Amino acid sequence: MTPDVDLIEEAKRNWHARRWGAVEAMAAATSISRANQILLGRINDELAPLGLTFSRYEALVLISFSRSGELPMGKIGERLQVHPASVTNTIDRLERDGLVERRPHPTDRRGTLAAITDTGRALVEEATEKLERIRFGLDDVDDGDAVRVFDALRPLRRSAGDL
Amino acid sequence: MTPDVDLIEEAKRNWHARRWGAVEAMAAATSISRANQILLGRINDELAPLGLTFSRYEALVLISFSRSGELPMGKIGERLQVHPASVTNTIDRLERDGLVERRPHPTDRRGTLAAITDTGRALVEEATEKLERIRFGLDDVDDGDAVRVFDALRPLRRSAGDL
DNA sequence: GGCAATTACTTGGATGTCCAACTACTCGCA
DNA sequence: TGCGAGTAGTTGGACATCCAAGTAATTGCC
Repeated sequence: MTPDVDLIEEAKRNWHARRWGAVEAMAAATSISRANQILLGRINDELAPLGLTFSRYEALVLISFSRSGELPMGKIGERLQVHPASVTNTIDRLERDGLVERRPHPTDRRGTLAAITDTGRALVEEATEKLERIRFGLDDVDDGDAVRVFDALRPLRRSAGDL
Repeated sequence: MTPDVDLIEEAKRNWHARRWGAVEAMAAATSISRANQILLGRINDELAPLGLTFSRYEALVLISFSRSGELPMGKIGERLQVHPASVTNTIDRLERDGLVERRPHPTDRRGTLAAITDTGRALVEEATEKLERIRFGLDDVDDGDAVRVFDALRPLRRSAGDL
């Protein structure tokens, strides 16, 4: 199951052999992609018994953070940095499972609010406890290393205008 | 377009307000997810004009690295660390575009080889040049920072058995 | 030698993401 | 005041990923 060698180190070797450039960037990008894959897998495995996925969990948390427990669809997409169509999809599923409810926007008839239900609130709490227990997939990574990851990724996020 | 505040810093504040735990892990995980989103977006934008996606590019590169220019489907999934069904899907599309060709495995009649075509080889070269130019999405990130990212993610990859 | 267990790949279904196009509604300005 | 531009969401299509189940062929072990 676990490969004998580090696949990224191997990729670097092949890269050099071809005399291709930007090796460090390639390795970092591959590393990020792999890290994401690892975390997403662990998180979704943890949430699956609750009938949740990470995307849906994120949306639910976001809505639960709002004062009134409801947010316009557009705001959700903005904060989660996903396409409006993805928000529609996510809210569809949350609504199907009774975790949120669509309501007409009180002043803008184009708008729609997604409001978290009591079931939704309870589930967010439960899901959050589970994710805290596995440290969001960083089980075996201590806080020091987590902070190093966060800091190391700052330049990239800055280049994308995130800060 | 660009948010006024760092969304992850904001998430940390909300997290604290709720007295939820594993904040550093949450921030690191969110950071990785966002980094992946940024890179994937940039890379796919760059590859789109060539009719390629990053997944397909990765598969194509992998096959091009092999001695004979062909690899069993299973090996591809193993190296790219994706599900066999994903390999079938990826190779389907590469084959549709004439970049690879399926061939029966010479000794194992269950097996299938994906062989890169001349068109495929030419396209890999072109795609690689484009990705080198944008440093795999790490345009504004220098090699030092790239190495820091790579190193910072090592503990996580190690915990997943990658090294 | 032959049957059970395993392996290789494909297929169908569920999720998630994006883009492009469409509907409905709001806004701004002549 | 009324039309054109811009905004909010949804829908349909393309991709990618996984799981579960099914087919076919190989292996292992009695």
